[in-house]
Amino acid sequence: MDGDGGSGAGARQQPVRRQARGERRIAQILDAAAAVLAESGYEAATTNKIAAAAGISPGSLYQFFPNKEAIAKALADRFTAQMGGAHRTAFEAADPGTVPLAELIDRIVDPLMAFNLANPGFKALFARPDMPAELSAATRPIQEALLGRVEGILAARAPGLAAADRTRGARVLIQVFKALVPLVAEAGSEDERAALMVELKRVLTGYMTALEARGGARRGDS
Amino acid sequence: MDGDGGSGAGARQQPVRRQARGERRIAQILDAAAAVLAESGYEAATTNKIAAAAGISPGSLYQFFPNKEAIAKALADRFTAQMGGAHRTAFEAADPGTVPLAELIDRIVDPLMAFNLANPGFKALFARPDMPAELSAATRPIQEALLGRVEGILAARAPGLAAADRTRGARVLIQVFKALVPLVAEAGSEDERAALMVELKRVLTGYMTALEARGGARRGDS
DNA sequence: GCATAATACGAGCGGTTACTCGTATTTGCA
DNA sequence: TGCAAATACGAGTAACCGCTCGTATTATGC
Repeated sequence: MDGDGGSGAGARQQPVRRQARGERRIAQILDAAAAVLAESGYEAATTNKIAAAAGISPGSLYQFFPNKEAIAKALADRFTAQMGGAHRTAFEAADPGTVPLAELIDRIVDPLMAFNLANPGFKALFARPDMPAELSAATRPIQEALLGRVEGILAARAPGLAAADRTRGARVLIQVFKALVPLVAEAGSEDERAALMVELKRVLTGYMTALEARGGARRGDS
Repeated sequence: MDGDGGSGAGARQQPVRRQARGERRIAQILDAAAAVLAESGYEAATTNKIAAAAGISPGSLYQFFPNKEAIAKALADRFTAQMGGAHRTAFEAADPGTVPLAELIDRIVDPLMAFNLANPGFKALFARPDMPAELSAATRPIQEALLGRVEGILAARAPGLAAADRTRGARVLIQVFKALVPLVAEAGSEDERAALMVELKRVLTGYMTALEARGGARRGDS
């Protein structure tokens, strides 16, 4: 049965004519969801907690979202849009083929890490391996966009690399970055944080150098 | 109130004289818990699911464990014991100060990765940042043992490194390894898995080389 | 063989969760 | 001003969670 059957809850299906008040509420709810998610994780972020954090009743929350998953998906979409901007400025800042490696890494890692630190709810949503199917579908676009951009850089800097090697290398680079985000985020001091950023860049630089050495020539073999 | 008050449930407090049957049951439960944890994660691994997987009733499960956390702790302890053996053979196979870097990494990474692949429940228990306090206390010993061993290697191979730099470097190395475990585990084919192992070792080698270059001399400065 | 303790069972308890529903209030539009 | 739609409320509901308890069965010690 596909009739939604609810009396108060619409939130989707036929497009309810949203008022300005409603748009503001949605933004409030998403802000609250990000905050609750950041400090509780996905499972412990109850819908009632999110509603309370947004300063509304549970019923009001469900005027705008049909279920918890839809809230997460909407938040993921909002993150994706913001992150999309950050990606563009990060990856298009310089020609990846000619700029020195250290500078390239600075220009990409710094804004990406800044975004991750500024949005603590982000990794609760994108870095968890155990979320509902629909949810991980919502996070896939941004994952693949990132993968594509890193592959693009590898194509420019290690043109001799086979496509499979390029994809694998990009995956490894992304995974390394993601692994060090929590370390940087939980750093005890600003000094420690800066030192960890240096180490992160050292890891990426080392691996990128290895990839360039393999893929700089035309043969892509070990 | 500290009297346990239960009628059927003892499981701790005065040491119930365990029968051989009980020991077998405990092993069964731990096996079942590892399996359920591996494919569901900690939150979704319900005690009833674990009991069903072990082929017993929920009540029987609580004859041996006072609560869910105790099951996870016991499983963590069992993993710790097994992993302790793997650690010893991995880290004491060769003198870390003299053996070539590539061989050292092979000798450590291979058995560690094999253990992670052979025990899928392991990372569900040890790699999650969002578990009860008592639980993460149970996982801490093995985390710190690993950290200590890696620090020991760094002390041998990069003696010029300051203590803080050594700890930070060891943390980074461990985090990189842990980040690539899921990639290797979910590899589509044996070839892909082997290729990813090569990349993992490349990352570790590259970073280790950088650390050795910094810490090889007696000054530990950038 | 028999008393005692350990093991086994499973319906069910209190608590929490995502979500609903009847109803009251506010807004946009004529 | 009046009215339909959108927004708001919050106690309530079904489902599921970890866990219990009364009771039945099986092993151990003497």
